[in-house]
Amino acid sequence: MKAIDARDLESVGATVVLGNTYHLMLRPGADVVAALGGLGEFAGWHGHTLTDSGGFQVFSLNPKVDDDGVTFRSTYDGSSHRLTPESAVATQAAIGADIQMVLDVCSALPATTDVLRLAAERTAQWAERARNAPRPPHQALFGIVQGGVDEALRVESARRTVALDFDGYGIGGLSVGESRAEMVRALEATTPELPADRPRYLMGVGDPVGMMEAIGRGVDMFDCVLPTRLARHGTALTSVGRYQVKNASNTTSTDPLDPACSCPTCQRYSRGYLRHLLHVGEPSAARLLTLHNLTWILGLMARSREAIAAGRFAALRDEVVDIWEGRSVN
RNA sequence: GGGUCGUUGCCCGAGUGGCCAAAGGGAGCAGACUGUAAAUCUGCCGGCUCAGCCUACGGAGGUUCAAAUCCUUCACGGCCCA
Repeated sequence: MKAIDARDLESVGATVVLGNTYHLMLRPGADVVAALGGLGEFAGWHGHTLTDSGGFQVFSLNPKVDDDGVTFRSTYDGSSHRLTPESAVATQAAIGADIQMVLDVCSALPATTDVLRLAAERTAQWAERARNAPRPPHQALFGIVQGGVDEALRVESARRTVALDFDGYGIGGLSVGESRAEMVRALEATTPELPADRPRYLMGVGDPVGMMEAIGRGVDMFDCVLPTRLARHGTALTSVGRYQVKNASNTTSTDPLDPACSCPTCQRYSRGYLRHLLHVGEPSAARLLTLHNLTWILGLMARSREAIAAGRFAALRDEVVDIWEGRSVN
């Protein structure tokens, strides 16, 4: 987590933290993380942990993919590295998170059916290999559904993944260039195929509307850089929408980021002060905004759980969508 | 007092006769960001009745078809000499 530490995460009520296999295997190295007690101990984090497999880097770093695995060029020093379904499990075993993700093939959208089919096919074959790879018994392993925005492919990918009986299911390959309507259709083809008694995890989605649409279709968990990246770049998420704290209109504002928020940042600092910190490039600005945005997004999840339990999730979803859809407070 | 170099848009700073409303930074203004190569990136940035015009490169005057660029002079600043 950039700009904040484990204690900060506890203070905002986080329960799970994601680590990245690709980055940790390069720096400091999976063996080093293992020597330091595994991901949680390594980072001073007492909550749950999850490691992504490197599948997203297949999408974002464009490495060479073949039937057996992927070959990356290190973004740190240019050296060549190989990841296969089996080595991804072994590396994640060393890193030691509570939840492992299988290595998958995530393609950018829009993509041709051939590209999506190949990605889904490799993902399915790799899932079986990962499932059969030796793994510490205390670590859970999640499969990942691919298929892009092709509904038939999504159904097929979901069924093949479920047939392998994973501890949970990632829904990958979304929020990678498609419209929200396309994402929702792909979700609607996917979630009914996934067992309701296992976590259903929409990977990479973190915008409020996308999350609400996904929750309404059965998704249980998310991970996303958006709330923290927006925070570092000066955008606040609030009960009335998002806005840029850096804007001149906040120069002399004594209001908190969000009057409805009880986070440590809103309890103590004005928009005018936070804007100043952003303008002069103080690292504390990134931390304070990050604490706020995380509080807000985790609060949205808490409200969703309560609404579901009370049978009024649809109303909450409509309310959030109405506030956020296509507009900003600015 | 003498000599010399300098004075450019909000700031710093290129530019030595036409392709200059003037490179490049910075500041300012606005925007993007979705399983983190992002404390990153993008756009705007003299004015207007905006395919054109006006105002601008310390001030004033001059040379030239044409000046931020050449000449004269004044002001201010740096350095050297006295």
